[in-house]
Amino acid sequence: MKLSTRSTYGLRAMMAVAMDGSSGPVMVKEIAERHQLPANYLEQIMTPLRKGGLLAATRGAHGGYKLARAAQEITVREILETLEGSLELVECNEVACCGMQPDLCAVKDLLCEASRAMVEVLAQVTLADIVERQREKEAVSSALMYVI
Amino acid sequence: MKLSTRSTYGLRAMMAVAMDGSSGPVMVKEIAERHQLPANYLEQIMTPLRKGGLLAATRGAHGGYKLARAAQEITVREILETLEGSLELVECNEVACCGMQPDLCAVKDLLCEASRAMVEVLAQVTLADIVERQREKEAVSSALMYVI
DNA sequence: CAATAACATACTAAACTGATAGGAAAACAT
DNA sequence: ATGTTTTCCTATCAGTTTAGTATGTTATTG
Repeated sequence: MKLSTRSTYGLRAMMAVAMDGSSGPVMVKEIAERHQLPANYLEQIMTPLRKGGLLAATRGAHGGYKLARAAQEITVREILETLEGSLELVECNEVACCGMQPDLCAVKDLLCEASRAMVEVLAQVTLADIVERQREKEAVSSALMYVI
Repeated sequence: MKLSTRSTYGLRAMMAVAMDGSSGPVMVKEIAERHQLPANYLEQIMTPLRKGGLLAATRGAHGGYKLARAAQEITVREILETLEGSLELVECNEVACCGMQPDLCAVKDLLCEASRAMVEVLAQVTLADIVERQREKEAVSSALMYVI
């Protein structure tokens, strides 16, 4: 059930674009270097994010990626679903289940309920929220460093 | 993020043992036939359930599986974690994260929160609950069949 | 026109998934 | 005792996914 590196790298990349994007587009190379990720692989991950309408790219010299929408308008759920597909444990929308007789459906209902609880948490947090939380963490961390 | 067939088969098997186990141990062959599952494959799935302390087996003629504990004492969480490993999206217990600097940790915290919301739902439902819900569903279903 | 950076595609090793197959060991019946 | 039954154990396999490398193409800037 662990999230793939694809998803975690993609999430990191979205955060990086959101945090560093104020001074023009952010290059894949930058993100890769700063976060110690394989640049070519990261490029492949950017593609679905772009095609999914989360990132906008400009090519050529001084090009790079920026957010396609405001960070407040992008939820973590959206990012993960773009990279991972549905986050649900079973096909919750399917009417039929286990052929004709609804054998497993009590289980299926539960699994749907469980995954929806998870998705709900992810849907309520935007990229802007995450960036803010991260900045707070970093502020606290460097304050502690100073004390020590 | 879909659950593997391994887990759903295993869950079905646990339900089958719980429902049919009153009249002695339940054979893999029975479960496989009734639920249209590959018997050999299902056998492999029984092993971790037995070793995980959820099922008890008796070999030989008229052997089979029974629950190692009362159905009220077995949660769906336990069953799934036995089959699937941890259900969390990331290693929530790890202190370190992304090397020295806590880069992704705001994200990690969120992912932990989300997976815990899911696990919490699964932890609050026992095999006995599922069996009861299933019986209700089947009762309603056959009542409807009768009307039609 | 040259440099730059996204874009696209092909390839690969390793792991995982969902099985199938066959035999060994234990319990039971005759 | 012997044969049947059923769990138990191991090997094998085809297909898919994951994570990554490598390389070349296209668009933009200077």
